[in-house]
Amino acid sequence: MKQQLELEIAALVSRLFSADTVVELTRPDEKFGDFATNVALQLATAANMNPRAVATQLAAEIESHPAIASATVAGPGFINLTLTAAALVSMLQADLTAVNHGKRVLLEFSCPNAFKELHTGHLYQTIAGDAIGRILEATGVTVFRANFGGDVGLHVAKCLYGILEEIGGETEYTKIFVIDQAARPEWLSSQYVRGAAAYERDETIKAQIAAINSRVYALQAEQDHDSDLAKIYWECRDWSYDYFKQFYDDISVQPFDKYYPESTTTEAGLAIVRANTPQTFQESEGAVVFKGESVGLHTSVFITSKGLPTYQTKDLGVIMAEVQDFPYDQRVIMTGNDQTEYMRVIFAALASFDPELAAKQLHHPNGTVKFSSGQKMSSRLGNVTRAVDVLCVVSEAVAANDLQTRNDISLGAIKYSFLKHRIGGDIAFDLNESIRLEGNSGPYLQYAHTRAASILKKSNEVSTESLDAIKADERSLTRKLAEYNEVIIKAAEELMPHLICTYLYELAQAFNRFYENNRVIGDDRQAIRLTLVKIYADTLKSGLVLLGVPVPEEM
RNA sequence: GCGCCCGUAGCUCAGCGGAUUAGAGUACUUGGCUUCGAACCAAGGGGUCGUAGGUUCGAAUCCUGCCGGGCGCACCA
Repeated sequence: MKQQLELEIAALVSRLFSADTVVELTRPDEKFGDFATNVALQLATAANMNPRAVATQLAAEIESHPAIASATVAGPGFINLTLTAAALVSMLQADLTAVNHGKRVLLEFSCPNAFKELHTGHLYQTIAGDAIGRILEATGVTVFRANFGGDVGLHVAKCLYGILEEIGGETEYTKIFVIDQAARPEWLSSQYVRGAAAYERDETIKAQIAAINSRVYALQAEQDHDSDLAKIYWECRDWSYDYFKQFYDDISVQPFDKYYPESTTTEAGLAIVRANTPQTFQESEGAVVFKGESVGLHTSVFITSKGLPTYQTKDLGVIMAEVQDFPYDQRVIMTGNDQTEYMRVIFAALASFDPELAAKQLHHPNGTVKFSSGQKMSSRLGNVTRAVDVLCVVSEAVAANDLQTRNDISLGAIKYSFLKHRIGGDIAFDLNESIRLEGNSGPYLQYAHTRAASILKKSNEVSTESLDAIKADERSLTRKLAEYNEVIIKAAEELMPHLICTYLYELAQAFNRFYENNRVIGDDRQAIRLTLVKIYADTLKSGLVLLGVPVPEEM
């Protein structure tokens, strides 16, 4: 409806003023109407005419449109449009899967490193990525969820060093098998912290850890599962992946289609770097680097002087692996915004030998999760707020009779509190205060849904009669409901779940206001109102589902 | 030093391909449950949109300088 009107008004402008313009309808304050446009102002400026006169002439023509109840001129020359009830109601039903039908998007996010614990940053990005995936799917996109994480590299060597120190050497490897399953993630994390601290403290240890790093690459290359170090490595690696999968299940995100451990991407990465040396990459001080200065970036090491691939090379490797597994139209890679320039380097390098593939890459950076004090969390210093801690604290704060509801509410609170912020900026997070159950929160929306569901439970008498007879408060609610499709499409285009949060909150407020002043059951207009309540409950529910927020029937 | 991002109400944030009177939540003050679920609703105070200029009929939104904060810049991921 919106798009159709925009085109028709553009055609009208073309006919009346022989000018080509792109007409954009905005959603003005309700008292002005359902849509507004400032074409008259643009037009008048360009043609040096009186804007109000242009607007008046246009409005008169627009008013004869069958979907338009009134078109009025306001202020300097805005045209405010009010739709007929029938037109408004016609916007309520639509299948959005045609919007991006056939489009294939690879979405890479979450990406935790093996041998380390999940922290709040992972929790945030996983929730955001999950929501984006669901939103894209709602508009017809085929989404492939990829999880790329480090199972080789210096962080692994640091952790292994910590383990060896803890158990007393490689020969003592059997000691790790007695560690209780539930304690494994935390145990690994503490060994990492120990190793990382030792690395910073002592040059000798630094060299030892570097040696372990090389050995891990070697045992990967040789598929060594028998040496003592290999036994420790593979066992702990499995612990990590089990832990990740369990965690994703616990927070109810869609499962990943494929995990790409870094070890499986190094070969392809090295091959592609070598194949494009010296055209794209050059040798420098024993290392293989990409000189980004020519495109305004910095030089970046892809293969170290010791012959080991850096994250850059592994990243090229994963790009190659992914596009082979899932030929895509676009790859969306989510990372922290501190990697923005780094991703530019990767894309610039890729563009120099595969511009077509490079053009399909889209970096979607997110901000850092910070405490209210503004202090950044660093897993390197062991000063983590672990993801599980967040879940626990919120769950404890939720008073609910049964466990399932309590879980739904705390997950809803956490997810919504993250998602309502625009992706890109930092997220302020306070375990005690940031997650609220009132106001603009997940539980508010869940509660709003249960109220509507409760009405519907009392009467199934949903009318099939036309909604065209809506009036006053009913129209207000309908108007808000009619915005849903536009919001989902925009959120999918921009990869911005917060647009849906804002909308759903406004929708719930609109309903709560309606509900406060308008009797549904027992009223003369029961049939028509029940129909609205049904549409409202369905709309709210589908929106929450897109965010990954649970929708309990009762709470 | 170079580059990128960010400064909107006490706090946390929307709005930022210009446009009708800058919005929410929270906190504070007040009113509303014998009536479909009060985790709700209504009302009030609170902002020279960091700052100084520029473009424009019109700027929180676009451009420039400055101030303040964050991040990145060769063998880490």
